[in-house]
Amino acid sequence: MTTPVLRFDPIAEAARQWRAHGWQDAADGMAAVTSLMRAQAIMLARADEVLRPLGLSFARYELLTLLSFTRHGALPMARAGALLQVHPTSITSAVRRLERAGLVRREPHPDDGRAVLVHITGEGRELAEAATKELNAALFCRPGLAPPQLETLVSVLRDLRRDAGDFA
Amino acid sequence: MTTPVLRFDPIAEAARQWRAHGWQDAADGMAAVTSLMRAQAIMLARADEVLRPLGLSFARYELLTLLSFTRHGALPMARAGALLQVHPTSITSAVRRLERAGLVRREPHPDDGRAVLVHITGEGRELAEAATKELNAALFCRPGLAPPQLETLVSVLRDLRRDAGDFA
DNA sequence: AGAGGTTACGTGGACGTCCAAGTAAATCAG
DNA sequence: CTGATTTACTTGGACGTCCACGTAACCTCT
Repeated sequence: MTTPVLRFDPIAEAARQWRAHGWQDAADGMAAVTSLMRAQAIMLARADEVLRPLGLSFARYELLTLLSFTRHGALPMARAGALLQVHPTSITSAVRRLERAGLVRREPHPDDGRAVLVHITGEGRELAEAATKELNAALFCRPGLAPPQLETLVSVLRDLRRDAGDFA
Repeated sequence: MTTPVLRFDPIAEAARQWRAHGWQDAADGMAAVTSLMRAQAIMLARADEVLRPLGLSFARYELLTLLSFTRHGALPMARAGALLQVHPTSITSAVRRLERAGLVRREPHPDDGRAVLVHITGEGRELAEAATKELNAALFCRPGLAPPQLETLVSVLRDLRRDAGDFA
């Protein structure tokens, strides 16, 4: 099941093909986009591997942790979607699973009949804390890059996200 | 449907929370992993937007283009999975949809009764070429980063992929 | 106060990804 | 040569993501 190790960088090979076809001005962009896809898959797999024994996925972990950081441990679903930058239906899906596991509760919004407040439970708080501890130790403290490269990566991706309109 | 623009960087805010909780040594790694997730989502959405009118997704585009670069326009499914660094069942899924669209054909491997050769059709070649032209113009030639930053990104992610064991 | 537009959610569906399990063919060991 | 192991693929299922559509509540403007 595990993909065997290649003897060459497949993305560098793709960039070579791009240049050989006369697409020099697109080769670096193609390599950047493809590299982002693969790097994300690597990190997501590592995070999910850490979280699986806890019964969490990275997506649900993010939502749970976001809730734990709020003043009252609750957010309207639309607000959670905006902060996590995902489609509202992804929040619906995550909340349904978190609720089934007893980690969050849905409550009507006191001031807005349309909105639903997602409220983290005590059990949810405990699990979020444990999950963060494990993720910090296994992934975030050793992401496979030296500190200067790490800062460069975060900085470049911040520019990219800003340019894409994620934030002002 | 479109997520509203935030007035602040949600990932920088998350990093601030990390530091406030005493997880300084994990804050940058958290920011890097989360940034990768979001940057990939941005690029995937852009690519899929370009490809949707052509009836393709980025995953199927990648497979189709890979086939078009091979000597005989064909690859065993396992080889395609190794080169694209995805699970074999993802290839099965992509091939099924590409085959239904008449863009590839399955053929028995002449030397190995277990293997299936995926062969790109003439129609598949034409669509791959058209799709590359559009992706180059709309995305790969203007990925939203200046050239030096682009090269830096590709370089850092190459280190990350190598460290993760993607290639020797 | 009422009509029209906007916002917040839910449902159903498509897609890509992975895992688990099963089948068939190739390869290896004795 | 035979049995065990490995490899290649398929199927079924879970999950996260998005889109299209529908419903209900809020808001604005007249």
